[in-house]
Amino acid sequence: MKTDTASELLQKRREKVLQLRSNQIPLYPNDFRISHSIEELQGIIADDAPGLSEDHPVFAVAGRMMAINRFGKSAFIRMRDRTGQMQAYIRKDRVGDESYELFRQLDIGDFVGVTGGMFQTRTGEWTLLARDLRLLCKSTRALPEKYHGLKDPEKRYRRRYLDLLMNPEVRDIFIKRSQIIQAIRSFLLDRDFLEVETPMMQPIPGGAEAAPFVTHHNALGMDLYLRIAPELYLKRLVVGGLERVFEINRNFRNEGISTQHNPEFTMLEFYQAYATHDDLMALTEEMVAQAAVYVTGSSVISYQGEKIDLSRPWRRISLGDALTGIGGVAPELLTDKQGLLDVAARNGIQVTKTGRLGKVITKLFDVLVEPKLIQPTFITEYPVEVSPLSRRSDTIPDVTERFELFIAGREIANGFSELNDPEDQRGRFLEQVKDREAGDEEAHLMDEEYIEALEYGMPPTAGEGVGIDRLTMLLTDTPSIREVILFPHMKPAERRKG
RNA sequence: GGGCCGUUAGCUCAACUAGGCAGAGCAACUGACUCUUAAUCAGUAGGUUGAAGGUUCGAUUCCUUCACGGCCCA
Repeated sequence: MKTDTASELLQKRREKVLQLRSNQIPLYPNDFRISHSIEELQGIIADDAPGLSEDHPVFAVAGRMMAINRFGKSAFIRMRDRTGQMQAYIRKDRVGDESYELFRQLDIGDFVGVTGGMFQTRTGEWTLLARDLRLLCKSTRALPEKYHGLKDPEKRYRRRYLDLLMNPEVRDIFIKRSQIIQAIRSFLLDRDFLEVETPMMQPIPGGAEAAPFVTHHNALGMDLYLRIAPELYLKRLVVGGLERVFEINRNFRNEGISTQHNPEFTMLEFYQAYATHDDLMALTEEMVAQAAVYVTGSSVISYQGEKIDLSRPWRRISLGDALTGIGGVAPELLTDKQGLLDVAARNGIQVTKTGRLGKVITKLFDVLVEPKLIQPTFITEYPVEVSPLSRRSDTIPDVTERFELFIAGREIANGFSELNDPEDQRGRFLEQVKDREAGDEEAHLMDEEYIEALEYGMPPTAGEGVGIDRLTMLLTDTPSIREVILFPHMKPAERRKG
């Protein structure tokens, strides 16, 4: 519990603020203009060191003070901006008594603007020699410790700004996350895909099997659902002639939180007319490998101690073969629901009440096979009853032209040739509605307007969703989804005094 | 939902199988110091040990409940 005495540190800083204010020192000015970022200045040093002196040219640099080494009448400060770090040397005889007196009252964490020339210290480090120093923003709380930083995961997530400030590797992860998205975006734009945005609030949540979050529109007097997937809207766009579309945006699923699940997460979904699921597998191989090379420099990556080779081609196995070959299920059981239920029971796997054969198969797969798929693997031939939006296989009518991609024991992507036969789609929805009535709360809802769109005609199309958070985990070698989401979901902290 | 672990100064951690005045480093404050870079030296201050209850002469320590978090499982 923070008491008045415990916040002595805070109190000291508040006193400083009062002191500075009473001396007419602006605490939050915005009129300082920088001449260079730290990185730019370091570039100048690298290119033209002989042209630099204590007096010429004069640079103006701004940043947060991350360290101060004081020596009575002089001090070294370490400044940081978004581009890097450098040190400046503040001498009383250079900046004058008044500025030095101000500087004496500053703290680690304050933002300063330093103007001056460059010199080299005894050890050869190029240092900004302050001719003038200004306070740009007063920090009234102490930063975490300089050496050990901020480690407590709860504090890191709740105060991510401190995490980013103190832990450079965290900053790197989020820079890489941005680069991964950028790589994917340019990959798709290069292939003539159009980036679009579709509703996050939907009257009928569709496109995935998941429980939605409910919200309410006051003026319309109706409930709406945060989307669990954009799929049905993106396919309406394909009907509308936008033959190649993609969206990178948030989905919301009302389920548990774990190292693999956050209630809101980011998905890439894309649709390509006149393509099949085979085409998308090839595209995915290329897209993921390219993103990997872009952020890690190689298509062979290391994930939690495992070496993973993302170079093409990737292994492709049917769901049935995976279950028998990798999962160790006897082949004759694949069509024997009771036999599979027995296997499930033996492995302590709970199967949903409705328990259609396909559900049992995929559930067994999740437990017996998925964790073993370390190298990139496409699993194909998913049963129709667990793939209500996928096109049936022409050769095997019980399965669909669908694949899921697994890397490092996790599902990364899910794609299929789209079901564009409105009659078949209606039938599939009706089956889902039956499942829902039988107690499966994640089963799809009937969406008449979507079927109507299909009735106008959707060209043969293939579509895919890629989990951006999981892909980022893979490419940044992080074990928890919380490490790749800036503000992962947390229960509200007990608010303490102070 | 279940199991295990954690929560002590602003931050990082001690205080042990034994229940006995709650400590250190960094940060802060005072002083010295014009080439430091985890600066150094001397000194000072900082705590309702996550919350509530219980056992006990005495609880950071043992017990119960709760909150939050982490890992694993469902």
